[in-house]
Amino acid sequence: MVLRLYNTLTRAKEEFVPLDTSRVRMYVCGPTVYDFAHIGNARPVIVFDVLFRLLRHLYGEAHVEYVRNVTDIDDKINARAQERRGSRAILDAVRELTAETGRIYHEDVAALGCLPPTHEPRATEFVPGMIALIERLVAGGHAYESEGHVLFDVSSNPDYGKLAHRTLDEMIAGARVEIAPYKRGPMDFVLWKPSDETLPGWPSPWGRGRPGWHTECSAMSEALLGETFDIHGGGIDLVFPHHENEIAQSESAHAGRALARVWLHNGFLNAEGEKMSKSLGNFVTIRELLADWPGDVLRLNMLRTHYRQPIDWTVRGMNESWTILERWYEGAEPVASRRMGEPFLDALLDDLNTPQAIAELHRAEPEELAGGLVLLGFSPDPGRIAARPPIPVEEIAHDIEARNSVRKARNFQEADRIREDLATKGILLEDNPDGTTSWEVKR
RNA sequence: GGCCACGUGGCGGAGUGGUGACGCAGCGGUCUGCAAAACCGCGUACCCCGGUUCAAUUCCGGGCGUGGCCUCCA
Repeated sequence: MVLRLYNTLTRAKEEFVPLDTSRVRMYVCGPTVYDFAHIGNARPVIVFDVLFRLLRHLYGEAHVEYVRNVTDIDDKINARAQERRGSRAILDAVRELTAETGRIYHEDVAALGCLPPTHEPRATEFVPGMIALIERLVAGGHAYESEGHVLFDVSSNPDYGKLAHRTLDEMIAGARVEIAPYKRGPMDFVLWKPSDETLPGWPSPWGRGRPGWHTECSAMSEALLGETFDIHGGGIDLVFPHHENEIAQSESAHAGRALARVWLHNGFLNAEGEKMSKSLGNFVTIRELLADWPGDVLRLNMLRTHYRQPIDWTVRGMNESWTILERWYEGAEPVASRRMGEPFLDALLDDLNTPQAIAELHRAEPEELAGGLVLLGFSPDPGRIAARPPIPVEEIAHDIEARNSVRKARNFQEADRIREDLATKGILLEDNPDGTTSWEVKR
C-alpha cells in the first residue's frame, strides 16, 4: 500500500513518505473570511478532506495533523468592514464580520461532509509569531525596511521561483504591474505594512501595522507543525505568488530547510463552461447550492473529476450525481461496515484518483460500496438525500388511494388521469410488485 | 509578451504502445393493465499533420483550439 502524490515542486508523482509516521502533517490554505464561500472555494476543502481521511486510514486517526488556517487579517476584510461599520469602531466591525463569515463557512463545509481540521488557527492569534519571523528575516539580510513597510528581498533567495518553475528574469519580463516606489527589486513582496488609526494594527519594531498575506501562513505553519512538514496544499492559483513567497520567507528564516516536502494543488472550477466571476453573474455560493441540493450531491459532483483537472460545474452534472447517489444509498449496506475493495483503495492511493475509485464503487459489493463511501466522506443513508419536503404529502397519499381504488375497479382511464395530474406537479408514481404505490420527485 | 496545463463516444470522465474502464442519457428485452423502478443486453471514442515503431489514442515534433498563472483570487 503505497500512496503516490503529484508534487508541484518536482512536477512528478512521487511515493509519499512521511517524516514521522506517528505524526503526519498537512497544511492547507483556508478562507479569507469576508464573504460567503463560493463553490470554487469548496474544491480544495473537499479534495483535501478526502486526503485527510485517506491519511487517517493509512496512519491512524491519532497520527495525522491537519491545519487549515483562517485569514482574518486582510485588506478585503477591512474594506468590507468599513462599508458596514456604521458608527462602530472599525475593529468591532472587523471582528463581527470575520466571526460571522467564519461561522457560515463552518456550516457550509460541514454540510459538504468535511471533517474539522485538527487545528484552525486565525491570523489574529499569531501576530507575535509573524513579527518574530520578520525580525529573523531582517537580521538575516533577507528583508529590509522601507517607508514603514518591511519587504522580502527576493534576490537574497537563489531558489526563488522553484515552485512556480520560473526564473526571476522570466517573472520580471512578464510583470504587468507598476512597481511600488519603496521596493528595491520589482518582485520583492510585503511582509509588513503600516496601518493608520482607521485600520486594524499591531505594535511592531517598524511601527503600528499589519502583516502581509504570505506571512500569516509561514508563521502559523511553523507554530503548529514545525519548520518542515509533509504536505502543503491549496488551489493552483496559489502556486504563484502565495506559495512561492511562503517558501522563500520560511526557508530563508530556517537556513534553507524545506518548508513542505510535497506541494499539492487542485485545479480550477468553471460554471456552465464559463469562468466564475461576479461580472458574469455566475458566481454561485455554497450556501445557495445547499438550498437546492444535498451536500453529499455537491461532494460527489466534485469528486467525479480528478482533483488536478479543471471541472465544469453544471446543473446537468449535479443531477447525474444525485441519481448515482440515490442508487448507491439504496444499495449500500448499513454504515457499520468499514471494509473496502482493494481496487478502490488502489485508485485513491494513485494520486487521489477519485474518478477511478468511483468507477470501482460501481462494481463493488454492497458492503464494500458502503466502506468506500464512508472513506470518501459520504453517509450512505437514503434519508440524507431524500427529496426535500416541499411536497403536499397528504394530498399525494390521498390521490394515490383514489387511484388505487379505481385501478381495482379496472377504471384505468381515471387511474392514468390521476397519474398524469401528479406528473404535471412533478410527482412520479411507481407501482411496486407487492401492490403498493410509492412516489418520488421528478427532476 | 513570458511561463504552464489540457483537447477521449450524445454528455461526464479514467486509462493505456497491441482484446472499446466506469457512469449518465439512449435503444432492445424481462416484468407491468399502462408506466416507473429493478434486472439483463446493446456502443467499434481518443483535435489535425508529420515522425519513431511490427503496432500510437497512448512516445517525439509541428499546427490548431480551450483554459490557467504572471495582479487580490481555491
